Amino acid sequence: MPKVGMEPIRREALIKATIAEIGETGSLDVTVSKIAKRAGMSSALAHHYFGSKERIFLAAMRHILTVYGRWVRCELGTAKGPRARLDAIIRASFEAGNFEHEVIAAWLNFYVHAQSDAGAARLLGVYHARLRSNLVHDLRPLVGDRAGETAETIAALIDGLYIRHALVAPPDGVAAHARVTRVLDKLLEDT
Amino acid sequence: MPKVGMEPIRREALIKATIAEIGETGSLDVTVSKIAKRAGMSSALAHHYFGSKERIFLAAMRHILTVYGRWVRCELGTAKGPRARLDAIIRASFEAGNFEHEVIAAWLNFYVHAQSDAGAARLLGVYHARLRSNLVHDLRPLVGDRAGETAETIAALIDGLYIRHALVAPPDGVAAHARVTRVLDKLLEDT
Amino acid sequence: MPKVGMEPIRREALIKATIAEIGETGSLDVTVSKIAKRAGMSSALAHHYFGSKERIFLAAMRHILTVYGRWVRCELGTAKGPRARLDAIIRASFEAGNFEHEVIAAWLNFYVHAQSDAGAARLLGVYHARLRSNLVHDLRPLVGDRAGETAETIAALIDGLYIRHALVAPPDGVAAHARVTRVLDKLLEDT
Amino acid sequence: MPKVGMEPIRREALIKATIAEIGETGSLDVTVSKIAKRAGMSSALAHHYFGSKERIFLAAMRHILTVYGRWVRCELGTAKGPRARLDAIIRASFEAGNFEHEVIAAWLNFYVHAQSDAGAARLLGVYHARLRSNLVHDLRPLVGDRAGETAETIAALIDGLYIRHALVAPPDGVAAHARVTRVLDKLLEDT
DNA sequence: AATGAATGAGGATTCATTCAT
DNA sequence: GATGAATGAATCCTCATTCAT
Repeated sequence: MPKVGMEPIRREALIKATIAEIGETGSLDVTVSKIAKRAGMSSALAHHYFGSKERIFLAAMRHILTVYGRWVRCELGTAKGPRARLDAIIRASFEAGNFEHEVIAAWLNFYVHAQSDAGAARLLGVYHARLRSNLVHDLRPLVGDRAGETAETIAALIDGLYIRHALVAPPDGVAAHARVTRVLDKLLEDT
Repeated sequence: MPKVGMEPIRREALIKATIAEIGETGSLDVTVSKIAKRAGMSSALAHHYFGSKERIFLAAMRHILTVYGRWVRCELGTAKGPRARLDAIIRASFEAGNFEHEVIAAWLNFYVHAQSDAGAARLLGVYHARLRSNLVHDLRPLVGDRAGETAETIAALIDGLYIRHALVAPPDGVAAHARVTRVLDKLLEDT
Repeated sequence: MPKVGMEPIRREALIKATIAEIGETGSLDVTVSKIAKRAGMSSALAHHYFGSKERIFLAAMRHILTVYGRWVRCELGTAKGPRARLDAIIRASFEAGNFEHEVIAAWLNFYVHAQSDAGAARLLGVYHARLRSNLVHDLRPLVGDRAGETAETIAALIDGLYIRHALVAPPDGVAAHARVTRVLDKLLEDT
Repeated sequence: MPKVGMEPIRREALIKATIAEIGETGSLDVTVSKIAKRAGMSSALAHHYFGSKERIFLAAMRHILTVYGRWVRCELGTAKGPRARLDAIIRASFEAGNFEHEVIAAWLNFYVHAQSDAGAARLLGVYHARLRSNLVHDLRPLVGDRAGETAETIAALIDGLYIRHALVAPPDGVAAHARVTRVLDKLLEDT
């Protein structure tokens, strides 16, 4: 029973299914058929809406970034003052949802994809730039000129801890957050 | 004219070809045929020596870790005292060879692979444990009990910087090294 | 707002779009969707009007024959006497419109189609019979009993020249016409 | 039981199967799978040897031209003098094998293919040029300067009659040959 | 009248893997 | 030791066609 206005519903279902499927297999070796089946439709329809497997992946990545961005804004909403805001940004990065198996898988594959796919590379660049600019914005009042440099250090530390917790250590957002905070405090001391 | 004692030569050629091929395509979507052709032999022979594609990949990863380990030992060889040794470990991580396109690709794909392949996961665990234990060994004399905690921070920072330099920022081993050193110095101050 | 009396308009649009599309791709590998899009409607509507892809093709071929027939009648309209009428028939075959890229493509595909599609075969038979009977009608007064035989020769020459000019030589209706005329004159000499 | 030196055998089998398959369906809508099955192998092997469907088709066309060329040379072998040689060339064009259903189908599809495929167009050009040059060679002694023009007429007549006999009239190589001869004689009379 | 939604049935192509030689 | 031969099982993608609205 075909309905009207299905497009957004189908697209969303496909994006969710893509992330779930990547999470389950742990790789990008995911077939459009499986994604479509999980989303409750034929693979032909998936192609109809997205045009290609590539585009389905890109949409899924964009979705993950959107969710992440939403979390950052959410955490920032209640934070008062630069130090609290920095804390909020860090907290958003280690929010429990980020350690869902499927989200981890999507991020890692995102990294790999960025090597060969221009669209993915661009998206990843957007994420990096955004994190950096968020950090710089609140570091400036605290460390002045050293804001850029400090932001890069913190950003790298966040990424590194994320990967370690995601892949090897047990995921522990609180511990990760504490560790970044500690370094941040040290770096702020100087001034 | 089949030769005797070709096995190690063939295996090495295949491993090198695998890494080169992964580097070129930027993903694990690499065919055994292409690897074999690059290594100057038939794909059947590649299977003969390694048994399966999985195993070829694993061997390639092991090779990368071996090379990395060799570098660490090399840098450590001339270092005197804990602080100098820590420096050596850090320097080894950002050694120019690690930023070769193909090595980056291999590492990232290594991460992805670790999610679904037990062998790869184990190998990655070995790398992490070794880096940690190396760091701890030389941090203990400097920070005592806080050695473990500090090692994890430094290790994460190394990984995070590596990924950022590998993927987004221009690869700059010297800058990365300086950044880690700076944080390390801060963390050592306390004592 | 669906309109009434759209049927003939839609059908004509589809037929024109079909010919254009065949001309553009140079083959019968033309999708109903593309045809429909070119004709400004959905593929579902195309099916509604024609029932199947086959039938759309047949209609397009019929259209081409109709146009050709119209040209023949048009040229014949002003011709006086058998010799002039023969000339008119020949001229109609090499009329510029016949060398439009899309018409050439349609004709050739028509030939191919006739091998496997009964409807197309019948249509092609009609064309051949009509051309022959037109020629015979005006040859009879000139060559009597040899009219049939002569007609076949002229008809074949027309087809052969058409294909050659359409495919390999540059399309040159005037030259083709002259060549046929020349042969015709020779064949008429005898009497 | 795989053997060595299968390549030429497989290629030939595939070419024959392609022609047969085109003949059976009467169109180029022939699947590689069907061709391969008819040739007694998997479709994967067909791709292994030819690389693509396109290339299989081209090889089949080339084969048809080769066979045709062989016939021409064969007929020319016993012909003495220009007139007899012209006769031989004409006879080769209407040789019974050319009216095999599958050969007809291949030729017609060849024509269609030439519109969109550069390789096919080139091959067709070769055929046309060869026929023309063969004719010119033997017409020169008979009609001098008019050799080119006469050759084109005869060539077109051959093609036209071939198509008509192949598609509509019953295939009758003898009648076709007689008809061309007749026109040829007429055209030679002048001199 | 008109269409977006939906799909089943392929179709070309790729590839890891096996096997006889 | 080494390889060409061979394939089954996918995989992405396309398309004619149907249907509810």
